[in-house]
Amino acid sequence: MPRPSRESYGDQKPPYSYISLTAMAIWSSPERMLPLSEIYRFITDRFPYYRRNTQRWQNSLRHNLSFNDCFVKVPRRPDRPGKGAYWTLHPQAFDMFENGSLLRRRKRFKLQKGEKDNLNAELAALASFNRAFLARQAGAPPPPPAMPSASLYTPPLCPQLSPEPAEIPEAAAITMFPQRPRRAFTIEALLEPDSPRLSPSPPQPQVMSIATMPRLDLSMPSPYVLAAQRYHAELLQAAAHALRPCYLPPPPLPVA
DNA sequence: AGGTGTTTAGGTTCTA
DNA sequence: TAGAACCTAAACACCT
Repeated sequence: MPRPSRESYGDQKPPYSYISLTAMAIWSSPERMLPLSEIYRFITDRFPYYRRNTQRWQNSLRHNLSFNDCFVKVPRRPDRPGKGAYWTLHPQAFDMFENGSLLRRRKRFKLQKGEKDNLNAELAALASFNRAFLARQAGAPPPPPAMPSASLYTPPLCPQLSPEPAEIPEAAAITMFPQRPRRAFTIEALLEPDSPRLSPSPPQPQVMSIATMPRLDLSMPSPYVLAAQRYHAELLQAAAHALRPCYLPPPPLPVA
């Protein structure tokens, strides 16, 4: 079976929904998070069809990002300002596609009210912390209510951007999501090791292909955990320089 | 100003 | 055939 190439669909509309295309883009990135502009770029790079009528499909795509609980907006890390947030896939959304096929979902991914509220609260606390961090760096006192409580001071999830763009997999190769353990999508939960049997190894950018896409090596820590840990370490380092002698967060969590 | 994000609304296509 | 999933359009607010 010949492997479909990048231009397989030519100017024809690919059979993937916007949710699938967005999931592909996010999944193709090393950190499993992308800003909107990078999601656009992934799609237009890969599918010539989407080089036209950009306003139309980009509007639809943004609608899907906001509307579907399977996509989670993660605030930018404070030292990497820019437009828009990062978007990632909710971990529990990995199995929403039938047999891993991206062609059609088996069911809409919907968070329960409580889950959604918790997630929103944590992300809001993260955004507040980022704002406070920026304010402090700019020399202005941070607004007290914006500072997260000690219990909320957990490493944010913003990605460590790789200087090079993510290696983009062949679109047609992304037909399966790896199996992932279900876990709560809280910052704390994401910082927990994936499993006690893990033997941490350095993160490798995932190059997806038919051969490599179906499963992740679960002996690797989750990309979310790695990103959060790296970010946490960097933030503490920055805080030691920029925030002294003012606010310093509680002792760091161990960084793998 | 332009990009990003949210929401609403109405239509089409697919599946059980 | 009904309901779910999906697509499109549009209006609006916010942010850089």
